[in-house]
Parts: sequence; C-alpha cells; structure tokens
Amino acid sequence: MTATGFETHDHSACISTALAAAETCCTEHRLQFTKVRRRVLEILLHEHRALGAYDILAVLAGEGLGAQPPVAYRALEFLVSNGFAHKIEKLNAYIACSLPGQDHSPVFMICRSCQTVVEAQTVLPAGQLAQVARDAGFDIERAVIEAEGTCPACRNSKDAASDAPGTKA
Amino acid sequence: MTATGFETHDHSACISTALAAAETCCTEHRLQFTKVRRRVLEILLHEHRALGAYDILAVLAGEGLGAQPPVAYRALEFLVSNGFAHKIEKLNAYIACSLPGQDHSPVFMICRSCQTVVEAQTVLPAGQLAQVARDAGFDIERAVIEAEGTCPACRNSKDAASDAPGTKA
DNA sequence: ATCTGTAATGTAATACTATATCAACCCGCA
DNA sequence: TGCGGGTTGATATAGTATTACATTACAGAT
Ligand SMILES: [Zn+2]
Ligand SMILES: [Zn+2]
Ligand SMILES: [Zn+2]
Ligand SMILES: [Zn+2]
Repeated sequence: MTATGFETHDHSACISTALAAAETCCTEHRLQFTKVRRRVLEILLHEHRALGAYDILAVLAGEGLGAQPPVAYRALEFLVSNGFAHKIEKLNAYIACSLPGQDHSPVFMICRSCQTVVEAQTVLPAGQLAQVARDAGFDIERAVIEAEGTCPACRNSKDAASDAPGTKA
Repeated sequence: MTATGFETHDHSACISTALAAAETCCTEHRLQFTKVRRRVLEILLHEHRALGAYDILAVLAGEGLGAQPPVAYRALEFLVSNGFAHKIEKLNAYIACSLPGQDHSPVFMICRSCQTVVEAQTVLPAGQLAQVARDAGFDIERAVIEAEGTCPACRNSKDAASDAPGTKA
C-alpha cells in the first residue's frame, strides 16, 4: 500500500488517484486533458515502468488513437512539461511521476538486472549539488539525476544465489 | 590557466596533458590506444565541448579514418568505459573527461543559452544521493547527474542587457 | 615459421528515437 | 459570423545507435 517504492502497492488505487490529480490540475490551469493525453498517462501509470515512445505509440495504434510518432511525442511532451511524467534520459524512456504536484527535480534509480525504474520518494535537498554549481558560478534551474545500481529484489536474489552455489557453475 | 571550468585556460597544454595521461593509463592497463581511439579523444579535447557521435564521425570521415557509424561508436565506447570521456545523456553527446584517472561520477552543468557543457571540478561527496537510495534499499553503482541552467558568462550578459533596456524590446 | 585465438576494423544495412511541416479542425470568444 | 489559439492528422525527414558479418592485425603457443 505504500506509494510507489520498490515494494508492492495498491496499483489500481495508485492509477486512479494519479489520474484524478492530473485532471484536477489541468482544470485548475486551463490545460486540455485530451483523450490521447489522458490515455498516454493511463498507459504509463498502468505499466508503472519506463516505456519508450514507440511502445506507447504501439498501444495507441492498437486502439485507433493515432499511429504516427508525433501523436505519442506530443502527448509525452505535454505530460512531461506539466509534471505528470518524466523522461529517463539514460533509457530514452518515459515514466509517470510518483510525486505529481510537488514541483521537484526527480531522482531515479534504475536497476541493472531487472530494468525497473523507481522515482525516489524523498525530495533531494538542494545542498551539495547546488554547492558544486556555486563553486563554478553556475545557476542550476533543473537537474537530471539518474542512478544505476541494484534494486532490493535483485540484490536479495543475487545474495541467495551466492549462498547456495549449486547453480550449474 | 585553470583546469577546465567556465574560465579560459591554456588549451593546447590541456590537450597534450590529457592525451599523455590517457596514453600512460592505457599502457598501464594493457589497453590498446589505437589510432582511431586516440584521434577521437583528440577531437573531443580539441573542441572542448559536447559533440554528437555523427559530428565526430564526420571529422573521421574527412580524414579517411572511417565513415560508418560503428567506427565512431566503438571509439566512444572505449573512451567512455575507460573513463577518458563521458556521455551527456541529455544531449546525446560526448565530451572528454576533465578529471581523468580520478574514478568519479561526473557532474555536468549545461548552459541553456550557449549550450556550453562543463564538468564540475569538485567531486560530489557521496552523501545525500546515497542516503536517498539507502532509504529505498537501492545500491547505487553509477549516477548520471546533469544540471541545466545558466553559465557565468550568459548570466553576466543577461544582467547587462537588463541594465541597459535598449535592445529592441 | 606456422598456427591459433582474440581484439580491432571495415562495411552495409537496419533499428530506434525524435522533429519539421502544413493543412484541417475545434472551440471559446469578440 | 468571423477570428485566433491550441490541437490533430498525415507525410516526410532528421538524428542516434545497433546488428551482422567479413576481414585484418597481432600476440602467444606449437
Ligand atoms: Zn516526479
Ligand atoms: Zn531489479
Ligand atoms: Zn570526468
Ligand atoms: Zn553559457
């Protein structure tokens, strides 16, 4: 039931909450939450992982919502620039935001073994990175932070494997 | 004469130092610093900014060193995986490392107005980001950190412009 | 001196990611 | 009723990266 960490959670609630939040936010800001935009956010929320633009496009095409790249890219651009989704630069992929409405610089953790991508639930304090930039006289507006490593699940299964060395080696 | 910040520096010395360091490092680690690899590093060092793989390829092609994408990508892969260069994910571009031999997770600052990319000279301490990851049970191996903002030069010229409001507005 | 395995290259073709462009459309509004 | 902005549809194209396979270069073993 936790928000969206590496643990499991109530996924359908997670989807509907996020959709409702997006809807409200769009109404407030006079943004048009059109059919394609809504559907793309749904797809991202449903999969709950990073998807390539063409993965999304394939789903849309299967539903008759558009088959050309600009359809997907336009919707993604809308979602990203309004904070409902993020782009994972390292993967050229997109993922629904886990902290919508919080105006944050996202921090992602990408698992090398299972490719799971999780957005950190803790907002990174502006300390060290800002200091490094200040040393260089640079004004930071936004930052891409993407960590690669091993997620809890994969670490556990790796540990288990090394405990029991009977795996055909 | 400073290393490679936003300030100016002795560029030819900067190039030859870095090349010599790479050469030494390759000798020590039994790596083949071949003609193409060396040339690509030279190009990156010479330009001293982020270059796309196809920019590099164009130079190589002009010199008869190879005209097909894999030529550039192989050399870049070698340079990146041995720490002589980095990829800027946000730009799909490559840049020579400013801190070769230091085994660091690079931090880049990308200027929105002039597209200059500078690698921070301060190595980021492992504090906050590691803490955020630990909260999620995630083991970080590497991290991509790319900050977008305004470099000192562009900030100054912007300030000057707003001081003297006679620029056709 | 020849063999052999590995790393590096050469080359072509293709896959994947993203944008440019322009006409048509819809909707809120003067 | 007509205008203007944002959205959409459709085609084309640009930009980035990989696969595949043939070939060459070279170090170490025979
Ligand atoms: Zn987010
Ligand atoms: Zn994992
Ligand atoms: Zn570096
Ligand atoms: Zn600048």
